[in-house]
Amino acid sequence: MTETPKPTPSELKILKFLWQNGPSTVRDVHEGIGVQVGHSYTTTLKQMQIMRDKGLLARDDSQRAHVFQPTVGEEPTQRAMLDDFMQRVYEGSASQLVMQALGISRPASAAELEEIDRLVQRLREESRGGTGR
Amino acid sequence: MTETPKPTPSELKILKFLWQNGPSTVRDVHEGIGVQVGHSYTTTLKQMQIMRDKGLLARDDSQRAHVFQPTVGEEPTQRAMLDDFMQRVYEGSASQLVMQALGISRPASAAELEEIDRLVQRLREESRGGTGR
DNA sequence: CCCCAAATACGAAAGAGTTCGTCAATCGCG
DNA sequence: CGCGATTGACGAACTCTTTCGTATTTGGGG
Repeated sequence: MTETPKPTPSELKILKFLWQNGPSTVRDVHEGIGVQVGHSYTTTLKQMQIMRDKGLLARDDSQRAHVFQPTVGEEPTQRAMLDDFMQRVYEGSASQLVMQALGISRPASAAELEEIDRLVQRLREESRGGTGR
Repeated sequence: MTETPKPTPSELKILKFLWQNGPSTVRDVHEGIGVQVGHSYTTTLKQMQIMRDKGLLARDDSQRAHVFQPTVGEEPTQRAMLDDFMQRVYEGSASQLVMQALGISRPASAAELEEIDRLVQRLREESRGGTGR
């Protein structure tokens, strides 16, 4: 009964839009992300119908233009995808993934590094004394 | 001209075997990873032929049983996959990915956390003074 | 030398994901 | 009321991935 949705790349784009903009019509989503990549309206529509079939989206059809929203939260979805990715690529080793992620590009600002630092310190505290949950 | 191979899941399994075991025959790979998932020999063979067509593997056919090896290193491949994943799921934010990875499961041992800590400290030093490479 | 087992080549089929065209329903404006 | 534009339903085509069956080649033991 594990609810672990693993959206495809284009499904993820739509989910991201809905997470950010709240319940939206197909038109909204299409204008938001479909137009600039040159998709036709029906492409976006079909995609969202499929996602509804899969249970990724819920639909309110009380209006002529149906309103869609995700049935899954952003964070659980990211976690599930990350978990799968970590398993496939890093044999499940979070630390190896983290090390490589921190070496990549230059996105981590001072504030972000500080935040990461706090988290690491907290985890080290826990690992020192605690049972590890 | 960016060489960024993005292997599929089953391609990655084969690459992992070859990275770990060095140049191998189809038989080797099949015994190593194909058998226990119930694949037939030709499945492994075909997969490796395709990977060679894609340029992921090189082949030495001086022996009757051809010997394959990866044309790509493990780390660059992981980096490329991680970069893509980070882009798709976290809008390119390494710190967000790291935060979530550290929150996942309980894989980070004290030693690993310490190693991460050292890296974070080093990055903070650099970010304090440097241009960020 | 001949045959069998091992190996490779090749085509095909099934499944998933993505994109689009056509058709039907419906709402609102003139 | 009727027509045009908007919307939704649906099927189909195309690509990519994965899996396998069959055919062909080849090397070594009897």
